[in-house]
Amino acid sequence: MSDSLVVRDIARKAKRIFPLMGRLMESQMRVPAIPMPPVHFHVLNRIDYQAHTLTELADAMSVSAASLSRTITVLEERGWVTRERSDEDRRKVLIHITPEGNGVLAEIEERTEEFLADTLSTLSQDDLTTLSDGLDILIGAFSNQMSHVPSDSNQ
Amino acid sequence: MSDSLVVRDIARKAKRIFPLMGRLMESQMRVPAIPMPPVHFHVLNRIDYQAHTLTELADAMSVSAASLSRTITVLEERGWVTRERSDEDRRKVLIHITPEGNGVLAEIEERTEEFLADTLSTLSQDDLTTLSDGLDILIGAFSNQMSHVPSDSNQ
DNA sequence: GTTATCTATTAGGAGTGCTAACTATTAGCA
DNA sequence: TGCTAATAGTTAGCACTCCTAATAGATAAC
Repeated sequence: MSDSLVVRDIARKAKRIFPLMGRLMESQMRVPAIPMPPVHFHVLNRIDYQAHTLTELADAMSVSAASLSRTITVLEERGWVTRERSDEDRRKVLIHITPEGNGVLAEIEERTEEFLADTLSTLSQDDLTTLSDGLDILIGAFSNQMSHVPSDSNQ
Repeated sequence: MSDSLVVRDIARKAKRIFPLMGRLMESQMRVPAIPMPPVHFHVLNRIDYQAHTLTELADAMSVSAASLSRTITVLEERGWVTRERSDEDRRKVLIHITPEGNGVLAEIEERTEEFLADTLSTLSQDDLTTLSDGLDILIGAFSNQMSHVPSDSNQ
């Protein structure tokens, strides 16, 4: 455990910064035009490229299936997702995104990206490179926990 | 704007990863023993070293003062924070952390740190260094938006 | 001194988080 | 085959956050 101290230091650093970054991102989702609870965004983001069952989504959100079921109902009422009973296993329900859901997702992503770009634009080229490398490592390390996260080509 | 494309790429990457990391962190706070809504943690974290006014906290959480006032009431009932009318400006209310609040905060931080360390321990020493550097740059870049975040010496 | 501004609180409505209880469907096994 | 689990999803009730609008008190500005 000679290097475990270093891991611990970085974990401490990450523990401080991530919740704040997450909160900062969420504040971008809660703007006047489309005031969206974080979980709505995460669900849309998750099903953007592929339908998921309710349980899969609940697991991914670290939330009970009961909670998510109601959330999906609200999302359905907004016209952003649809439910479809699976033919292979009729117990399962697949959640699909609609074109409208895709639209609001894209808007939020654009706004969030702009906010981040604004702040990042003050960094030097060297710092940007380091940050980019760091983010890649982060994505690699936590890709198990978050399964989706399209590995590169986004929209 | 020759390098603005690079900034945009990194912003896109960050936009994908941060909400997920935030969500992952939050799931660490919602474990059986002390099931704590994210905002409770963020408030305690914020006032850990210094009392803040309600408005300051609300701004930091990107939440209305009205919402936070009620949240503080709950936190007060739990015995984790106290309210104190400011003597300099009697409109203001200072929110202090209590030893009990400090205790639950420490527990959550420890648990979160362990979770992160677990995942990070699979990384190579080189990757850890790069990640560490990236996190430093991140903290530097966003330190304005999040004001607190003790620059180094944590507990 | 009046008026405007700032700080915090309360109240009502929407929505999420939980657990517990319930309905379907599928799987396992005598 | 037929009974018994196990799995997937829903509903209901409670706690709590989020919002906006309305209110009270304290300070600032004139």
